[in-house]
Amino acid sequence: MANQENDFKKVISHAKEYGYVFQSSEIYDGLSAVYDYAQNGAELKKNIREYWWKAMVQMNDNIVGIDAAIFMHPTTWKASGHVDAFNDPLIDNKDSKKRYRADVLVEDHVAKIEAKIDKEVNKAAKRFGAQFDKKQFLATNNRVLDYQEKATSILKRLGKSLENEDLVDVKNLIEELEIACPVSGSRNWTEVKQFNLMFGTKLGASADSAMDLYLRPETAQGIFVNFLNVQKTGRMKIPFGIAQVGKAFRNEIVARQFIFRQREFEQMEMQFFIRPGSQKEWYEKWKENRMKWHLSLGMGEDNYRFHDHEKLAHYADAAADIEFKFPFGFKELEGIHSRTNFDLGSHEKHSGKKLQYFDNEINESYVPYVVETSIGLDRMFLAVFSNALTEEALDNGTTRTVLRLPAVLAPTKAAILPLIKRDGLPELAHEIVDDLKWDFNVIYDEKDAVGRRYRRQDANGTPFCITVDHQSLEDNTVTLRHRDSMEQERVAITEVKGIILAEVAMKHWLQKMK
RNA sequence: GCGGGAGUAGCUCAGUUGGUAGAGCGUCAGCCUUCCAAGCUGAAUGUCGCCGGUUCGAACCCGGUCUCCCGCUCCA
Repeated sequence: MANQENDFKKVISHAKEYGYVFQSSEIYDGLSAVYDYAQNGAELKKNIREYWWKAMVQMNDNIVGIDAAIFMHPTTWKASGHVDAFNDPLIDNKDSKKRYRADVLVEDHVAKIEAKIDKEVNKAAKRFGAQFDKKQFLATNNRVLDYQEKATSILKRLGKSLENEDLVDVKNLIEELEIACPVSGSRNWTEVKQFNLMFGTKLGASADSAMDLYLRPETAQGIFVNFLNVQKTGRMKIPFGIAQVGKAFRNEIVARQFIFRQREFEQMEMQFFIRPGSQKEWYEKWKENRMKWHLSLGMGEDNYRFHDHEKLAHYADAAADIEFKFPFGFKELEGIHSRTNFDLGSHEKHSGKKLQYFDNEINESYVPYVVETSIGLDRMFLAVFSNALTEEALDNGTTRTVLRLPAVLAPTKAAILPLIKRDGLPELAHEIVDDLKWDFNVIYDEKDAVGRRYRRQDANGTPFCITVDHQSLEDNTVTLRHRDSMEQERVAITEVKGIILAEVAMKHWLQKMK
């Protein structure tokens, strides 16, 4: 564990030192759980985004991409369930320092009462044997009726208090029921506090005419509300998908682990619309497809695993995560959810507009079912970056720090280095730079011994170094050095572009998905 | 939010009983002209996280605050 912690610290400081990730507003002591992508980080992130977009949109003729606004009509979040689900009343036990959802505490208490009813039923069933009529027993037994009334009245009161946001009454309820903390056993509670995971803001300049808005807590709803628009204007036929990359915002109580959980983050997701009943099949297909995408980057099969959800969110009938082995353990990187017709159905209800599709093949209109793939771009960034950072022991007893980024994602594809900075070598090197920069991000470096420059590029993840020496002036060849193997080859300057292209082209990497 | 640890140069970290800040690496300029870091010369860089208090004097003691890492909880 200590080792893991250490590795993670190295990842964070390397990310800063080499211009990948800075803390937001650092000169003002930073802002909690908000980060900026720096000159190299922005390139890496852009490349990941593009690699995803190509795989999902460009390569699938039945998937199109959109870019919906971050602001959405407030009713969207009622329909999506976020107004309810992202509103947690929390309470702390002062002795155990544990935090609970107040409503869950009460519900657990009710569950205990219900367990007592079951006990009575079992006892009676034993006593009466075959003649036992459960229905009648439940309806007539005084003790059972007592329990039942108690349970329903508690739940009723809880529901009412939550609806009215009467948190004082929720606290009172917990005290009246004498609910104790499962850990400390004490009833020493704090006040109930409301935590809203959605960021609120205002639309409209003057306070009295302003409208309460939320920054979207997920990007998916921008797709659902546009479902019909896209289907009609794009002449899409089911099954089809809508993809999107964009920012989402969550006011996490605890946001931590560097860029793993931020308050502002970027999602890459695709909603796939299908015929009801086919969700199992598509769910499995997308699980497999998304895993292939990850594996195509060659970051090690052992670093991925599926995690099937036991407890499902309010919108899903099946859900799995693709987990990645981060420096702090296996954690969720991507989610694949079978969202049923929950979202479209709910938007139908709240908007009063039909969100249906007429299926020619079966001559029927229906609200499509949805299978979603949703990956955190920042998490993918962290996965790629942390996995790439290695300290390599060399034969000569030294170590080198090398960022083994998949070449397709590397911010800089090649560094052009004159062996020495005179005799016309810099001039030729600049010529090569000027030629290659039409196709790739390349940089020029003439400072320090060439070996040191190689190491500098290794630490930055640059897959190729091109060295110009005196022989280059005579025969127009250069030394091409590979980052991972440190091997060198002598190639004609005219061949360089093709060699680099072969190793960094998205096409070649995406073809590994098959 | 609670508990634990931490914050000194770009990075990693020293800093004695309180006396006014250092190293290594990195960066920059120059020398050397070398195909795998650590050759030579020189230079820049710090409100010691921030605010307040104690003191003749605070990086160090006290209070507050911000931020980061770890655990509890949730998620992409």
